[in-house]
Amino acid sequence: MDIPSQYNPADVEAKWYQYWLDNKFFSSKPDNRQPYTIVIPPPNVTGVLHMGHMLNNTIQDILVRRARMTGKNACWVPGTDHASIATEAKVVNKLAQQGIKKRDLTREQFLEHAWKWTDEHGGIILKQLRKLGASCDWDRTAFTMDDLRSESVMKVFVDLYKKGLIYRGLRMVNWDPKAQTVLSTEEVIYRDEKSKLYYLKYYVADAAENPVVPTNQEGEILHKDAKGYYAVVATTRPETIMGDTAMCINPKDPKNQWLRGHKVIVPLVNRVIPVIEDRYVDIEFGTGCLKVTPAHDVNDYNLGKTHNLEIIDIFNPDGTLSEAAGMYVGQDRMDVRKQIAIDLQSAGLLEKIEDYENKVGYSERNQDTAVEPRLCRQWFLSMKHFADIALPPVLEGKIKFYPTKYVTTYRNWLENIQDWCISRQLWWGHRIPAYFLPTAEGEEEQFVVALTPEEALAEAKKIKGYENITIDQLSRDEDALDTWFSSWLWPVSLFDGINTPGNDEIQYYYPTSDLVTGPDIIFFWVARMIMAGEEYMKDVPLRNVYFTGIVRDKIGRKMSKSLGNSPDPLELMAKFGADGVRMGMMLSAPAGNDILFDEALCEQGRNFNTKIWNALRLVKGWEVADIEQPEYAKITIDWFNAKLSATIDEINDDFSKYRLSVALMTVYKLIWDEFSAWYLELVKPAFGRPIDKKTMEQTLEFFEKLMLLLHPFMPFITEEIWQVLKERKAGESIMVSQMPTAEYKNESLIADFESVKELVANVRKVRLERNISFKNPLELVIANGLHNAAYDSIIVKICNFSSIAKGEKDATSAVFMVGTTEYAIKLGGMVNAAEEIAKMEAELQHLEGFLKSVMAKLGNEKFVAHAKPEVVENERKKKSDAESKIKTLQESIAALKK
RNA sequence: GGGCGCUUAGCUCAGCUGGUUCAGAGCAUCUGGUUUACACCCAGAGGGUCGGGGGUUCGAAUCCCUCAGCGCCCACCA
Repeated sequence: MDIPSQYNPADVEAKWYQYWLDNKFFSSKPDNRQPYTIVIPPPNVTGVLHMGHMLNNTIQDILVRRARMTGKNACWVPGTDHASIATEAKVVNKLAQQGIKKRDLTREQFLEHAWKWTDEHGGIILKQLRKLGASCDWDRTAFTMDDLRSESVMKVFVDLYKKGLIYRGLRMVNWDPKAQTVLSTEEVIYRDEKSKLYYLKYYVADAAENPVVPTNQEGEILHKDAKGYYAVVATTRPETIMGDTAMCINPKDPKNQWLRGHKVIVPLVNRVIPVIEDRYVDIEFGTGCLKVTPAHDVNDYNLGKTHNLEIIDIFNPDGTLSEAAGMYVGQDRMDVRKQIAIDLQSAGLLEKIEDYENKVGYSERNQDTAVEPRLCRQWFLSMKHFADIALPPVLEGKIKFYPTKYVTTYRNWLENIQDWCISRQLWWGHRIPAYFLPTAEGEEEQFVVALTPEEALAEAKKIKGYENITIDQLSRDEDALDTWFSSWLWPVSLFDGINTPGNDEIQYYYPTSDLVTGPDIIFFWVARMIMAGEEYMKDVPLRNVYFTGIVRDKIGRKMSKSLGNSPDPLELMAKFGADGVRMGMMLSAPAGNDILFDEALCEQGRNFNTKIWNALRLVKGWEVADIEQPEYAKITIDWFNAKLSATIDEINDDFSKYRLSVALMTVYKLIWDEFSAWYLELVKPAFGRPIDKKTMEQTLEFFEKLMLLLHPFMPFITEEIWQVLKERKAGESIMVSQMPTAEYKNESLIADFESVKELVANVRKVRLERNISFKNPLELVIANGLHNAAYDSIIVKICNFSSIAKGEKDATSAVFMVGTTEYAIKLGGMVNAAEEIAKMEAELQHLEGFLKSVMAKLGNEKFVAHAKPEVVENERKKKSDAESKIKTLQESIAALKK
């Protein structure tokens, strides 16, 4: 068989992926096997593959492939998320480029554009995942807005409404002026920002009636100028003064007592507002005077409620000033902030401006527009009930988090949970199934919630006064639901567990096994899936959550388009092969830690491919003959068998703890060091000579097992090699083969072999130091101590010894010790006695120091009394070994000095 | 302000419930090597007072306290 000298990933990877698809190896149907299920964290439907996806999906594929090879019915369900805000924003942008404004379109027209966009760009990311080797069951590909998922969402909304868990309420919510929709508290991210603190003068309106004059300790009158008495308010948002309806002081604040019961004048606006008192105000902050703008700040809103203040909403939905502001109408709030500072200054109403650092909220999806608190009527999901059902499974370990530290994060969130604002003023998404009834101006709104207009009508007729309502009098809510209100059902809805509860698929595949995702969506998604799972399946949606880190560049910066430090995954795969990139991702990806991605790691992955490929070329190049199996081969095979089993145990252990990068490193070392550097070198026939049949067969078997172990990490090259190692039938594949198990335990053999390796390394060192070519045979002398002759055949082969025999070392020998055995290699005139003595004396000195510390330990009565017996015993052995080594060394030194 | 986590070789990280011959790996580095699978390679070597200080213990990288630095999450101080 002809094997190309160069491994070409591009051809091989495309070929085998198609083969797997053709043979439907990714497909899963319920059967008698144990199920293993992963649902993909659905990427944005119009998204493009980035390094985060590469990491996340590589891990999922490793887990799925391994499950498949350990006898489980593995099912990895792919799909995409409609990502309402993100996708709608993309469509709006695209339309804007064509000169079309969203507001000029009807809902239907807009949705037509959105679907067109989705059809054009949708699913690209799933295609890209195939390049990576992802073994998803593509026939199951779902979309959060496809028919089954949409129906599930509607049913859940109606159900939760009926259960009284969804309600409509007027609340202070987070408003994104750019997307012009509300956001949930989780969607707002706060950033430290360098801003200004403006100190504004609020003149007292009724100073004449004021008997209390503000003075300092020296009796000087304060807060007074030509225009009268004034209070100073520190604010970061001077543009909101048009919405001020009170000034607030702390009743216990001595320095502001003089303001009690007075009225002050809002600067520029000239509206008179009362001074109210509330302990909420921090006496230490600023001047202790707070301007209260109930429409535009959560705290102010609460103050407003307590003190019955008027609410003046001065902003339009797009963040410009509204008519209600009375000034700066139509200008953007950020421009107004700059302008009003100038205007206040020139009116003498600005005392000073200080630099200040505060937190400003931004939309998670749109990080250049600050979120505005806004009072609106929205739909909410009340969360207390869900927190109650979602907390126990995680605390009790029914669901395990890797790493475990996220359990605390999860708990803290659930214990302080707020109601979830689920409505969005968007069109791209699941339209809320609520229908408003006609009401007179000023009357409280009336609505019904139902799956269909007909059902809604039936419901509406039950309401007093609406007995004769007709269907066209009902107007459906224009709002859509938060994207996460569909993704939280994902593990259930993918198997249609909402629409057809108890169906075969949901019974078989639910709960899913592992979830692989980033910690950034623990609240958005993970927690809420647990809630929905418990609510609708009365069981957890998943057993294990593997939190990946963030992929950063090699100097630790987040990857971003603007930094240009994010490599294109497709280019990487073209350069290093998908297997190489997968390995590159995994080499530095312990769970939960951020990974510092470096192309050099992909290079290492590619090099590993080449290494394996060359091993294949070597083995397949051997000519097999009917000759006797050499002794060295028998021993080597026995050893590798033991080593292989021991390593399989290690790998299994690593997987059970989700230490995937450690497992990969273990396989890597097994293949590169143990198999290539030791096993193959040892069984390799002399140049031009054939190999015996038994050894060849055994070698191919080992090779195959190694490929099986590696397959989850590097699916393509392992398939290619697996197919070449032996004759395979059509339709056979490594990916549906069984993982090898640990069958042969022999720890002493492995330990013996380590001593052999040590001996060999010593010999190689002797050759290197003296510049003696491997071709020159050497004599090995056992000068002192025990030598296990069982391994002589392999030692002779790999060291090129002409003899191994007990004997005396002399002044012409290079001497070294392995354990307590002393070996010598006769070198004739090649030895510098002085150097040898110096080396041995250094060793001797070190040993004596070591012995001293052991003796001190053993001489300590408390140690002997308290330490475990085996520990003490061990120290005694250390002592005797050291003593014996010292004796040997001393003799050697004496002999050399003669 | 509260909580969590991290700090071990040049880099990235292992090191489980404290105890095998002076703390390990991969990469990088250095030395030597190429007719005989592989320079995307082989052989060998060097490199750490386990962030600082204190304590518990016969014994601590490992447990406790404290300080410093870094990171993340949460929180309505304008």
